[in-house]
Amino acid sequence: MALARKKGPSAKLRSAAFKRVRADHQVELAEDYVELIADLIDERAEARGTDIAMRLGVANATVVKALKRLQEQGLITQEPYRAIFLTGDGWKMADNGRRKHRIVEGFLLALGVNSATARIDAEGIEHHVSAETLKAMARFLARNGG
Amino acid sequence: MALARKKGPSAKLRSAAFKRVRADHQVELAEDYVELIADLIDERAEARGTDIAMRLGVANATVVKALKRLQEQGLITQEPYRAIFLTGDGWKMADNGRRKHRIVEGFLLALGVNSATARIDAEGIEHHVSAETLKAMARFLARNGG
DNA sequence: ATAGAAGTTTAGCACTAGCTAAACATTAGT
DNA sequence: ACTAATGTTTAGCTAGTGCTAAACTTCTAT
Repeated sequence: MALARKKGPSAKLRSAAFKRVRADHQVELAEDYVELIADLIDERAEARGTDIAMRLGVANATVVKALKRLQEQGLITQEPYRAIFLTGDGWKMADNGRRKHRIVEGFLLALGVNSATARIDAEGIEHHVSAETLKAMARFLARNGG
Repeated sequence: MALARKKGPSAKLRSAAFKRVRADHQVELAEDYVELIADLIDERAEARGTDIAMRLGVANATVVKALKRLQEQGLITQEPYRAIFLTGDGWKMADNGRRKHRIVEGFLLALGVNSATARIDAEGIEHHVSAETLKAMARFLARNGG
């Protein structure tokens, strides 16, 4: 190449955004699982593998593997052939996730998006909104009838 | 279990949302790459591996592997040791991605989020907004000074 | 009390996305 | 024209997330 090509002053800033997205993806699955487990416990006092598999739309074996990792991360407790429960950390993550989900979905509804779409999009978006954006959404929601 | 536990009427709808998110993730990487390649071509007439690696914040070898897949998908063309270019489909995807990115980022700014956060969050969110949500964001943007 | 249904786990496969280190090709500068 | 720097590719590793099929437990109903 002829001339020293400049990298652009913001090369690092740009890559930071992508890194953040990759990091988010790692937490995403854990958040989805604990939120779902929390919902199931609230609905029926316990969460079982097949229910999780069904709601997530994945195979049973996939759930087992994921739960093993969640246990290693200290988010859930489980014993063989028994229901799954959340640890303190698990509840913290679940509640935080559900709060985010509620705000994002409500926000999309307030924006005028129809409810089926709002639910689907919220599921994808919730893991990528920073605290600041969430606050902005909540503010908007408070003003525009949430 | 004692009584037939009901699955809940919306089990399928719920799992559909998660399936959608997983599907989005598969396209996400492709979109990020072609968008970035398009930006590089616009800026400096050609896109090279190291530039992509730097901006994405990943290793060179990772880029090589990803580009191979993109080529198989018919999104880019490349020859060994040469720069990378987009196919017609590649441009289509890149332009669509950049358009989404612009709307989402602009929307977050209009919402009152600061610019650094808006950029980072937009990067994560852009792949998860449906056409309908995007339209709603564009509408909001048009009204609230975009 | 026991057979069959339902649920759970294990084993083994495939693919994606990341990494480092080493080999190879191209380009620039003397 | 050659050497050194730069850029690119290959090889081989790790870990995550998905699958199916088979084995094993637990629960329910006769």
